Amino acid sequence: MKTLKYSRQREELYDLLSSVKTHPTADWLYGELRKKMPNISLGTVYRNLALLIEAGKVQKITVGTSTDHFDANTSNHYHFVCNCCERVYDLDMEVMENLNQEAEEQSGHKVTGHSLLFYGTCNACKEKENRKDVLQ
Amino acid sequence: MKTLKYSRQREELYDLLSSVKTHPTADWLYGELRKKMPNISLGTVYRNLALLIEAGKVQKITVGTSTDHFDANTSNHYHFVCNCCERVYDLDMEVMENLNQEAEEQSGHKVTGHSLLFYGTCNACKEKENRKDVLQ
DNA sequence: TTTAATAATGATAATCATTACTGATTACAA
DNA sequence: TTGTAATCAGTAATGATTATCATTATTAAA
Repeated sequence: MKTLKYSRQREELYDLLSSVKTHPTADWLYGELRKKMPNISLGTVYRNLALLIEAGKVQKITVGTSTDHFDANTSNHYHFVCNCCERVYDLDMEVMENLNQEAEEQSGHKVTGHSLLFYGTCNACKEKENRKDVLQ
Repeated sequence: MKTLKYSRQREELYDLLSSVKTHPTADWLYGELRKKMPNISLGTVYRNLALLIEAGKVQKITVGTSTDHFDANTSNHYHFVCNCCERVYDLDMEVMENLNQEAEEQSGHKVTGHSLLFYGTCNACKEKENRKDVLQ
């Protein structure tokens, strides 16, 4: 059984991820952390994200793009991903717990959870589009 | 405007993907196609999958594992992925079209669709577990 | 305090899925 | 036929993530 030791890098990483409302990629976190700790390496970011996920303090969000996103909010909630800028947003919709049971009854598989992801164009990108139209 | 020309490789790929109930990876499709066409290359599989997706005849399914899965059933439906073997199954549940509007009203973003993915342990893996217990 | 055990680090190499490139081949409209 | 553009196989490149390794830092016990 491996016990965690304190590390400044992990603490700063978790503080940063907890402080943002967005759902950053490992690379974005790396860039931010380097401002305070110029020697931190990308491997350390990935390694500590994995440890925090294992500890149940962080969740990984996969949205179909090439890079994963991370979230310090581990409570079950739904996301929206913008097809245009690939940013991930939280949605304030109630979680449908009953769906798991419904899926289990229908399929016979043991269902432990679900993830619901909406996609489309975010407000920021919609406005950018409108500005482009005007300039046309 | 680029027009598609006939290709045996693309036809066989689509026939194969249409014929299976599973949701194979590019590499699995490659392995199967090589039985008939030993010289086909993995790049050709990926290139034609992309063309078929663009043509709306195939959809890509991302389930949080390292590799993408593909599905010739492009109608909107939900999936189950096994945490154990990573296989992807179709679910026969009715699609909740109303969710898009609900998410749009709540967030203000333009919502064009959603994907709902259940996870847990599939029947095949549950049985394998049971067999292990017996042998213990 | 020292010390000993071991977790964590930065740097870098390796991996793995996917994409891009290239020169040869093929489909197909004129 | 023939011109041309799509497609191919083979291979190199890419990009995200993971593994390795020698060194450093944390922690609990002496």
